[in-house]
Amino acid sequence: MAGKRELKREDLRARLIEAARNRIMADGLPALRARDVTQDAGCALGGLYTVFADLDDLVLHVNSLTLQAIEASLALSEMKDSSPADRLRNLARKYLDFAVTYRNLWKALFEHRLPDGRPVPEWHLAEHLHLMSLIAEPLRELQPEMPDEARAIRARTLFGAVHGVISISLEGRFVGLPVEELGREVDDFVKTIAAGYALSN
Amino acid sequence: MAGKRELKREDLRARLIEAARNRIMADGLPALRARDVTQDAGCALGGLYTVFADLDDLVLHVNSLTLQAIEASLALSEMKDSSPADRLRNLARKYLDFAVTYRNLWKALFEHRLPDGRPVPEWHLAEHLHLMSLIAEPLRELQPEMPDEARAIRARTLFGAVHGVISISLEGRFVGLPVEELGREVDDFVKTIAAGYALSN
DNA sequence: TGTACATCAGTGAACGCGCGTTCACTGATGTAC
DNA sequence: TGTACATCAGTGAACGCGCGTTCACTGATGTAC
Repeated sequence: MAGKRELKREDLRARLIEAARNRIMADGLPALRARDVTQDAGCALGGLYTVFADLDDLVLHVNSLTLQAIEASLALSEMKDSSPADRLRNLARKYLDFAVTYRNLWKALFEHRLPDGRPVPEWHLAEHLHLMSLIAEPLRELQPEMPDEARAIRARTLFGAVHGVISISLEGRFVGLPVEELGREVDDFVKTIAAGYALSN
Repeated sequence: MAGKRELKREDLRARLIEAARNRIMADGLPALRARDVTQDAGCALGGLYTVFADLDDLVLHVNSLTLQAIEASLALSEMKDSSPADRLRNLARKYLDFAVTYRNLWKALFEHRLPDGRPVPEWHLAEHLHLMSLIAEPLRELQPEMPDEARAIRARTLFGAVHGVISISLEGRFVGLPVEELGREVDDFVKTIAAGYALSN
């Protein structure tokens, strides 16, 4: 009773997502193969297509988990009692920690491209936006006058900047910094920005 | 006399680079095909492999041209007489303009990955570093006390930040800003940072 | 509870194709005299 | 300047293979009585 079929289906989905996640973690998104994933998940190659539209769909679900994990990391560090500038620094630091620790999952978030005409599904865009809202919150205290829309833009700018600083170091295209130093650099950077924002209002 | 062979060879190289550049400009790096490029360049498929090691090698040379074009853009806008903060803002603005105008060439710079064990060649890394040095220069005036090495890191941080702000908007993964607004956002951003840097010394 | 039939999740061999790279060939350039 | 031979840039058909996706099949789950 109670849909044994549905339970198995759920289970298969979960196993596939988990397997894909592990593969991406270990070898990076570009090395992800349907055959490897299904083998790891203990199902046949075709099984993947009974629970996901295609491989991209599966990747989307891994990325969704990754976003949730990042949000969980950032939310944990909320520190309600600190100053907004400190909280922003903390968010950046946690984001850096996540990127360093789960580098391939983090990279997959930005490497993944859907084939040409296919837009990123609404539900996944919403997850990105939610991440932004975590940043907007300390900004509100820093610049209470600012209209919500402008703050949303500013949050995205700040996220883009911190993300850019981190990824240019972790990419390896440029000479990499030791994580320690990178941490200090990001910290200084956010401190400077936050101070500037606080002044400008 | 004077190496007709060598001249033809040079010509073929140039035609291939130009053809690849145009293809990338039109359709983006991921859509680049050896067949298309050689056809556009007016040579046989195998011809590519007589002047380049492989397709990646060709892409590297297109990217090299792109870096040079960016540097030319930035150098043009030098405005020796302005304040360092204004010059930094100007560099960022010019970088944004380039990214918007030659979006696919600009994206190719960061999308291109060499196969696993293959490092980016020295000469190409040097071009990246040179770009950084253009940013380091106004920073020197802003923080004359800072040791060169720290300034190099700071230049990279600043570049990463500006690049990140721009690419998060142009990526389309997040809701895009109109260029006008993005310009203002970048401008504010660099202004804030520059002011902060100037204070902190 | 048990039996007979229907459904459909899951299988995995086969398909298909895109596409980078190779290689035996040939015709243009270079060299020797 | 001209002829004979050597070289090698350039040709393009063929190779090879990686890999996502399909589909005819089968065995487990669900339904009816």
